[in-house]
Amino acid sequence: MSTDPTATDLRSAEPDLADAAGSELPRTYDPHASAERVYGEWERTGAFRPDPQAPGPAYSIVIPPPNVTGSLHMGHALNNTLQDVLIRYKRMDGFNALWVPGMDHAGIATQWVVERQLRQQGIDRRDLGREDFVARVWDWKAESGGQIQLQLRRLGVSCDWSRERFTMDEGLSKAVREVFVRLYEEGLIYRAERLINWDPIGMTALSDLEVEAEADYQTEIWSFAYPLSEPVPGPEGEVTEIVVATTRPETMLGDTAIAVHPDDPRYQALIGRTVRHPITGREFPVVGDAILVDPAFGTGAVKVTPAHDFNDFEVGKRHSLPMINILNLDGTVNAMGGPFEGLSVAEAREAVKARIRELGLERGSQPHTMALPRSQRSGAVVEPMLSTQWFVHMKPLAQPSLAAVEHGFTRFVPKGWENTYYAWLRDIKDWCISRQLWWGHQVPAWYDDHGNVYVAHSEAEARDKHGLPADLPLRQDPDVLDTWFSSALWPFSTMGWPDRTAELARYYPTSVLITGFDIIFFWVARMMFMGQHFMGAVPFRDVYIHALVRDEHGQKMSKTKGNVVDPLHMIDKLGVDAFRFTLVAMAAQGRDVLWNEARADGYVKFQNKIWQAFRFTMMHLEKYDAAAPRSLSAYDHWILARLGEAVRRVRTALDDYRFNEAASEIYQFTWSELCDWYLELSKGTLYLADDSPQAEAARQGARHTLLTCFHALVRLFHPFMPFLSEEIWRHLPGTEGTVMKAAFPRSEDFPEDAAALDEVALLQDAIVALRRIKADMEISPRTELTLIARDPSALLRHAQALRDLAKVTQIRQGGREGACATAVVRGVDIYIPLQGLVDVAAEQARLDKELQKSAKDVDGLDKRLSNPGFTSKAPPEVVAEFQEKLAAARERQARLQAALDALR
RNA sequence: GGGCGGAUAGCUCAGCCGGGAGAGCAGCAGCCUUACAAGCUGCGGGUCGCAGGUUCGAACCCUGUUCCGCCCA
Repeated sequence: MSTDPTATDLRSAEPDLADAAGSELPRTYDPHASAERVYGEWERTGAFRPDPQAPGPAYSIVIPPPNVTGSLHMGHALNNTLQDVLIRYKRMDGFNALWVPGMDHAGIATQWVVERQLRQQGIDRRDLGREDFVARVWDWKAESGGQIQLQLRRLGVSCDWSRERFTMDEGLSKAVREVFVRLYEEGLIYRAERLINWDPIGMTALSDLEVEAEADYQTEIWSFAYPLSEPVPGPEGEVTEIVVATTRPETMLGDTAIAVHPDDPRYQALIGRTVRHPITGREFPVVGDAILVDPAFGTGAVKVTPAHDFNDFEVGKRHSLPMINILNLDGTVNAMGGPFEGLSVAEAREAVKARIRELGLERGSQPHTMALPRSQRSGAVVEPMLSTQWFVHMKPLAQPSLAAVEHGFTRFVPKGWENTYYAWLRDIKDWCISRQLWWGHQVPAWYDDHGNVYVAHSEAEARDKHGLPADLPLRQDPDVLDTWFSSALWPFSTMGWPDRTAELARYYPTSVLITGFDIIFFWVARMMFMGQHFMGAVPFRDVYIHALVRDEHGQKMSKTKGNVVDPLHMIDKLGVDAFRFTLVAMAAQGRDVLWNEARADGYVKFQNKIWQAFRFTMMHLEKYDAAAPRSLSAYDHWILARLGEAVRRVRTALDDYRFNEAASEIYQFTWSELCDWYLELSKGTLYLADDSPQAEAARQGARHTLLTCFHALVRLFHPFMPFLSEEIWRHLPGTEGTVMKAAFPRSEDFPEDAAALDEVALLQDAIVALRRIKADMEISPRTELTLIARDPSALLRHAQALRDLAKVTQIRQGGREGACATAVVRGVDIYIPLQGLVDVAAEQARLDKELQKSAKDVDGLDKRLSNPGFTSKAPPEVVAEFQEKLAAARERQARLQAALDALR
């Protein structure tokens, strides 16, 4: 890194970086200055870019490509922070780590954005023509698309920007054509007329997944009568009509049957008879259909519109009914609608109702609540429409993808999400992949004037393959492919497929996919079957599904609710390190993240806490000499052992994708152990005015420990707080380069030390007990205490600490002397003479309270142990554990009682 | 209609293989102590939604149930 000229320039421009170690540290950490400076340097020096040839096991992630029209929201922030935590962890831990960034081209959304812009200039895309329009889209992308890639940088993500991909890039487009051609040749892509979801505003077909139900849509069920062509005698006299009900009256223009249940006595006699359409005059049959009709619902008779309803379409197939399409592509009624031609669906609905009313055939209306299908993109009410489109034949592709998860080749975390994945794949329907848009991958199929279709990578190849003369006019299919079709290839198309690249060999399959549950169908499942089909291997070993980020009341963030939290605003406000740490700390498995700014404030304080502890450390490191003799105290051994334990827990948590536990461990260790205890304990050594070689060695020992702790700690939290850690790393003596490339700490580097843990635990208990006595008895914290114990040897070893942390100025061997406060610590009585401090009654009251707690303790344990079921059936080690606890509790109780008695 | 998840301190949430209920924030009381008042010290606070069951022992496992959220139809 130091050989990079850019880096050198940067250093000379920023003297703060160059001679940081010796210089005065700012009193507070400025996250913004650090982030801007450091990120640019990382990126310029290629710190994010792995070398496929370099050693180390591969670890790879592909980013869930955000939409080119998108901007960073909280979901992205969480998603990318988690990926960055993992990739930084693995990179530091010796893996050859690749994180591929990029975007998808978002066919409909992008086309819309550009069309809207053009319309503002009074331009219609059709006037422009396809080629010019697509050129305009590229212009738009170059100018204002992909804002999110800049925003992601502010989040500090360490993806390899040199490998950034876009689904419309030449390489990825080549992959799309290759996949299309091969699937077509294998019979897995076909073109057919089917009932599809049509977006009349976007004027395009949609896949099932792009249709969303608008819940609780208030409408009516409107009833009307179809007159029978001829009256039919029935059980209750002559039948002249059949009453049907619908929420879409206009569709009656395309009705081609009435369906009744074949076993329904009311209608049995009518099956096979015909009704006359009151508007068009067409006659069509009454059919018996047990699948469609529920005789208990409504009138028990159902109008059938095969060309405009998915259920009716099936009925039409079962009964060979004609399919009458009554709509134009823009959602207006076509010539089949007779007098209503040209009306919109809404207008036609009212016109049909009015006409039926005039004819005296209206039979009432009931309010009704339903789910209204809308286009995810345009918001248009989706119309089922008969249309010729391209489809992927899904069953054969889905099967291996189901098996792969069932057999554990790919693992969902949390496991429960595999059910969602299974449910979709088991009930899979063919995938409509053609879209009537201009922005996207144009279908690689060509037609001659006779309607013959030739699928190939290019027109030239199509002619070549099929021996077509050069002068035969060919026309390419005007449609483009679903954006998700190209996204489905992402894990291998981004690595250069169909070419056999070094990247594919090295990094495919990827290690983990991190994404939200909302695109398990759209994306995860589709990547699975494409990966398996074309690479012969699943695209990722693990799929970590994280939660949705909601507001603090659990509401989904939405612009209309006005509860959107802008991550960039949060980064400005909190600093990126604290922001990221908050997201990670809240990312518990299987739970939504409820954004809570109060909690975020807590992590801003944590950021500051680390900085202050670091300043303390640096202050003392000025006199650190690595070559000087040093001796380590019990405190040093203790904190190093605790550090090893923290490292072990952070690693385990990250390996299991328990991000919040990793964050919590770092927080607890840093604040509650390092800052609250070790730093305070070390002061006794560091500030001691004693020139003896022993005291100096002890000071060097403490300085060494401080350095060791920070050296490890800063690497430990780097994946979570990259900028703060880098800032510290660059000031810390004995470090070089970037913390990004330093080794992630290993717990083996920090030996366990049971004796030190015990020793310090006793001291901590004593200090806490003494502080509590003071607080409870309203003795000023400044008041100096004398401490008496029968065997004070252990406490005498910590005289300095007791002085510093509990204002104990004298420690004596002896027994209770007059009125004493008593603390029972680990079976040891500690007496504090009270003369001149407080009245005896206060200590009596205090002891009484302690005694009550202790008695309750003993009772609970005694009850458990006197249960013969427990002692005979519980594991012996559990019984022994409780016996020890009971013995300790009894001793404590006795000693407290004795102390109380002594005051009386 | 089918499926999934949640309900734990005033608030937001952890809680692993069943073994004496935790954190942060908020609250109360006391401290400007030589890294940090963005701090330090101490304290209070819970019928783990409800009802059953299994077990020596249940926040955790099973059954039922209520409320909330989501997905699919």
